[in-house]
Amino acid sequence: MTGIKDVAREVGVSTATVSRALRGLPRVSPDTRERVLEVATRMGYVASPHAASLASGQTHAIGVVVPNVTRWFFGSVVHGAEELLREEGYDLLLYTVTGEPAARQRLFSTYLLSKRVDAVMVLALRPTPEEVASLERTGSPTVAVGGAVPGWSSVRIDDVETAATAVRHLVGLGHRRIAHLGGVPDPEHAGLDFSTPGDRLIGYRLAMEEAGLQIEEGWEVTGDFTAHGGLTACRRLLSAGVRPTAIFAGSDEMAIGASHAVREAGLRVPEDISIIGIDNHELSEFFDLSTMAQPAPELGRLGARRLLDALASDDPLEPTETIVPTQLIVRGTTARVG
Amino acid sequence: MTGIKDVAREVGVSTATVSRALRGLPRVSPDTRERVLEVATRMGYVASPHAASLASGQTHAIGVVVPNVTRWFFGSVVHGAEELLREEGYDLLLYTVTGEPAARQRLFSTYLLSKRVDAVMVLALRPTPEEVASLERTGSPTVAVGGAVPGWSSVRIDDVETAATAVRHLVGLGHRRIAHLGGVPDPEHAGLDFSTPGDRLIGYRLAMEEAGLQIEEGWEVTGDFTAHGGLTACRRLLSAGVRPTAIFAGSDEMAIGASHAVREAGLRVPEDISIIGIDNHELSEFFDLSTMAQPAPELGRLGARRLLDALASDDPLEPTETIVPTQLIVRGTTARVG
DNA sequence: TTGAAAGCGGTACCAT
DNA sequence: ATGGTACCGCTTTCAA
Repeated sequence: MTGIKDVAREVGVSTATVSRALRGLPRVSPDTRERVLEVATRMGYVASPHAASLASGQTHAIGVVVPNVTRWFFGSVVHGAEELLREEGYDLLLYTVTGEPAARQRLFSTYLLSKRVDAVMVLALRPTPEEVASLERTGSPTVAVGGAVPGWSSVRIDDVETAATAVRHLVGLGHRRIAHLGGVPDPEHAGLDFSTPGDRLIGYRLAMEEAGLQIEEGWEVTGDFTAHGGLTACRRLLSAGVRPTAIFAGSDEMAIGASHAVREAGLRVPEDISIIGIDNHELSEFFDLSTMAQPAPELGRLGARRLLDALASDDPLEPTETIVPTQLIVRGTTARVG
Repeated sequence: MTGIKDVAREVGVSTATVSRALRGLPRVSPDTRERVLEVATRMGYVASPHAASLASGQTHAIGVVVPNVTRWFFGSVVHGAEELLREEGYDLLLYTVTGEPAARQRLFSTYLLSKRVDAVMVLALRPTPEEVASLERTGSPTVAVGGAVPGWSSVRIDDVETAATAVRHLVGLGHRRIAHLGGVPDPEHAGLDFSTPGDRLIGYRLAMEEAGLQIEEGWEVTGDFTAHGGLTACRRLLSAGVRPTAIFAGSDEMAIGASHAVREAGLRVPEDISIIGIDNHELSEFFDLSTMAQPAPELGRLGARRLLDALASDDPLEPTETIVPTQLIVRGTTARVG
């Protein structure tokens, strides 16, 4: 590898000048800069990011903490974030973290806090107060995408309102027996999701109450936001109590699983049961699924932008909440009640 | 941040000893090691990865180059790789690269070649000979996952055989007019995919010939391996020439798009047209899609394992080909020809 | 505008 | 088994 010394020697200047020239800093004569650039390019010189980090204290890397990139929302957010970060010359370090306490502990204490990254983006994971505190101590900017963390900046949709809008759509179609598949609080998953499931549940209850509708026993079922979770949750829903005529699922993946369960039970969608989700998953249109669309890649970009802004600023920015609008997309899984 | 000096001072030994003790190297008395560990833990000391990289020449990071994490296969591979890498204490740097030459150029020259990562995993991207050569010069181990790169180790399925098996399944159901949606060579995407689309096409032709079947004009249609690509490709397929009774799609996402196009044309799946894909995408079972299953996360793990093995070895390993078996999964989109 | 040199925080060699 | 100490490659004062 050619190092900065090689370039300096070749041009006949000091390493300090090469460094300044290459990074576009002032106090370099146009002529010198040009020569340095030319030689550096010719020699294929690329600064060692590690050496630069060590000396400058900046890593030019962002850590993204995500439960699972295979879920549509997370993958899409990561995609959007990566796009912007790459444009800006930042690396994206991906940290998958499940609920497992040991792995999680290691992530926060060992990885995020060891000057490995300049800033941290967290998806669907509620850091504990201690984790928040220790991150704060390092001074790394943080942002939560797709949910909220007290005291942090966040980029997300209005989950309560989005959920309520979905339910109102069903109400508008004449449905009065509406169930919800989502993230009803579950001790097992404590800490592994943040505000999102709870807020969507609140939106559901809000819209139901507002319409004067009763939520029957067993109508709030926990899925895990996956298609399989939606499938089993919906089976439970159908096998007990008062059967709903419509289902509002907290994610499209759950909605897709649910529609499978409905058909499996010998019922039709939407004639017997209407279904609506949230996301506008890339495959939803092929399921003809009605949904509340959210622009996941855009959320990722906005989150990344926020972090870069914070890094560019001298003093810590106030936490901001960026709420991105959603849109009702009516397709074939919701219909006027039979 | 507490540094190694702080720990050394506190324990009353040299930084060299602290370094050895913490990394489990020999030549440290059990007693000393224990004291160092205790103090380091108490002080919350974590070695700076950048300083360590600079001194040791090892980054403990792997670069993963992928076209798009939102596609099921890529996301799943990344997930599997990340899991293994994390267990082994390696970071995963995600590089999304489209076909855009400038971005691509920058990726290879600036990022992968600047001692930023110890090894490189590439998905669905055929590096040019120059890129291969320059990577080789850095001595970084490389692996291709989900396809092949001449001279590299690879972890993948047998694409030709898998495609042929899918087609044979259709033939076994009595189909004689079988079309293919896939990656027929397209100058526009030159370089953005590697062996996979071509091999699946070969497998299709192989099985057709073996069964003595004719491939009609217009039966080999280019999709881009996405659902939308499959949709438009299938529309083209249905609107011209001899209509097939079965379609073999090179990915489940294309198959899903295709089935939409079929229904849109007023035809039924599988009564009028049978459809089979490759992947066993997480949502395929909900589409009741017949497919050839491939274990994407496992491919990611194996690829990562391969890289770690190469890093652990003293001399460059010979390129290896790890072929993982696939499995025919018959669901509801394939049926005996009408 | 430019250069010299002191770090940044570890690792690894060579003594002891 | 342990310590001293040159690096690793770049950034950043401070002087010139």
